[in-house]
Amino acid sequence: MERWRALGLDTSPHADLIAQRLSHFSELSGREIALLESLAQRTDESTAGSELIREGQLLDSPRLLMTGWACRYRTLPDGRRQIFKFILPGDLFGFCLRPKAVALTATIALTPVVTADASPLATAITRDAASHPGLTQACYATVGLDEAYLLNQLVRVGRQTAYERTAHFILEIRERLAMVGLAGEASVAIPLTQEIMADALGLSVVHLNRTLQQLRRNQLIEFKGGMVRLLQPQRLAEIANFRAPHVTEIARAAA
Amino acid sequence: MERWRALGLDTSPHADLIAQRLSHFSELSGREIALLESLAQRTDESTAGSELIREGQLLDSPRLLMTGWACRYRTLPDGRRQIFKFILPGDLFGFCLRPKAVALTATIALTPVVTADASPLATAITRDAASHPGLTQACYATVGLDEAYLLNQLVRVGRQTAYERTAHFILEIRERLAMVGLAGEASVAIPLTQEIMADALGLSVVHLNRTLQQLRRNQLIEFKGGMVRLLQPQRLAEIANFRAPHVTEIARAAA
DNA sequence: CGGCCTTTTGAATGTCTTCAAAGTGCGTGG
DNA sequence: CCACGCACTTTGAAGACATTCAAAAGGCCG
Repeated sequence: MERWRALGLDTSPHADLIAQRLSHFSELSGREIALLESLAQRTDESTAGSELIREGQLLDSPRLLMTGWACRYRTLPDGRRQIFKFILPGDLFGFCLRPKAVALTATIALTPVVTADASPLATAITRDAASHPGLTQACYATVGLDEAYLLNQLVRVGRQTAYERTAHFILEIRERLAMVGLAGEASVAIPLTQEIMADALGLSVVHLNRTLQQLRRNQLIEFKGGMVRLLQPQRLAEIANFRAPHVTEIARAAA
Repeated sequence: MERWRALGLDTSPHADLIAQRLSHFSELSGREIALLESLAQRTDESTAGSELIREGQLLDSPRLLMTGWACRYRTLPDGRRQIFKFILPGDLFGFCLRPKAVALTATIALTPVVTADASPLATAITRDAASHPGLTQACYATVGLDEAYLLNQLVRVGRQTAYERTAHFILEIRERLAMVGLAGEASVAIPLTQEIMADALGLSVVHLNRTLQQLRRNQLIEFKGGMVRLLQPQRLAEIANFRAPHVTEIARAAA
């Protein structure tokens, strides 16, 4: 299982990922940042494949993913699987603004993960929003952005070709990881098997494999051992009709 | 444009649709029901095709659809369109629990529609939730259910065949309309062109047409002039892997 | 070295799309 | 009242796209 380290995954927890991410949405006070960093004190480790949230479970213990990747998915009785969303380091999950909500999907770890209890954050913004204006705003923005990514996913799967989909997916992951400093302008580490990616993109493994090869042949990406290098990010974005979700707009509107 | 009446659409606004719908999620007091019914006093009419919400617009005026159908969608630069969600009579739209949220998609009327201002409802549950416990709970449940439908949509489009998708779609619409008394056990009025349905299901019009014919040939549905009759609902549900979203579970958990 | 998981390849098949055109139903204008 | 126009549905045929099955190749660990 040492695969994961080789894939460019830094397995040491960084307490500041979420602060870094939320800072994109709103100005955070020192006390707010301290609160976020204090979450790192109560962490848990889970192995790859372990179930983090069961479908139907009461969402009463929000968590923060510190390290590794997880996903939300559903399977059909015959085994076909659709992955809805990848959960990346610095992401909240099982985090719902509505009280007493129920998990609509299962969540599993795709790599070994370290998660932290995020209830202090949830408490801060639900019980005492007034004294945590930045956190409150940023959490709202995060939830909105999650929705936006889900809609992107639907457009990809519903209306784009395998070639476009794959390009779009890579760009989106790069963008999301870049927000927490885990991806550069033109490279990302994606620690997923092609089977998992295929389940997210609504493709068969074989076809995804051929699509990736096509992207390589066309000098758009390099893909070796989980590291993706974007050779022509601009061109890739055109092919995929990739438009960065208007984070700034969301943030500005919330301001 | 008299198409719409012929399609089984009752164009007379029913003030009680939303009360009927929300009652499925939570017990509503007389005062709460009165509030819902009072929304019908401030209505607007829009023609088919008119834009109800612009993408990027600030979501500061939630509305209730009283009559007709609308949808949320996005188009790619080359014209391909993905419909995310159909908005049915008794549905809220532009309704977001987060303050100062921005519309992530456009919303247009697919038929002539009558909409009502739902801000009194929004105000009631945000400013004075304590004295409207039933409404508050029911609105939360509604938002959760919307999420569930979006996930269903993703599974359909990502992992089901055209045949399964179409069956699943019909069942879901029937179920949703049945909640407001606009569909029977085995029949629904669906006032959509095949092009619109195709855009929701991620199919070409031609293929959707053939898929519908296949469902007819197999004695699963009748489909004439917008009226769908389910000849073997049980069989259809098996084919589609249709499972009613656990509304009761959501409601019970929220209780 | 051997086993297991993942990636890659080939070939056949099936699903779905595209293009083009014909058919149908309905409202409008002659 | 009929004819026409328009939007929607249906049909056919060809081809592109994607899946399936089977097997080989590669990489990593024990």
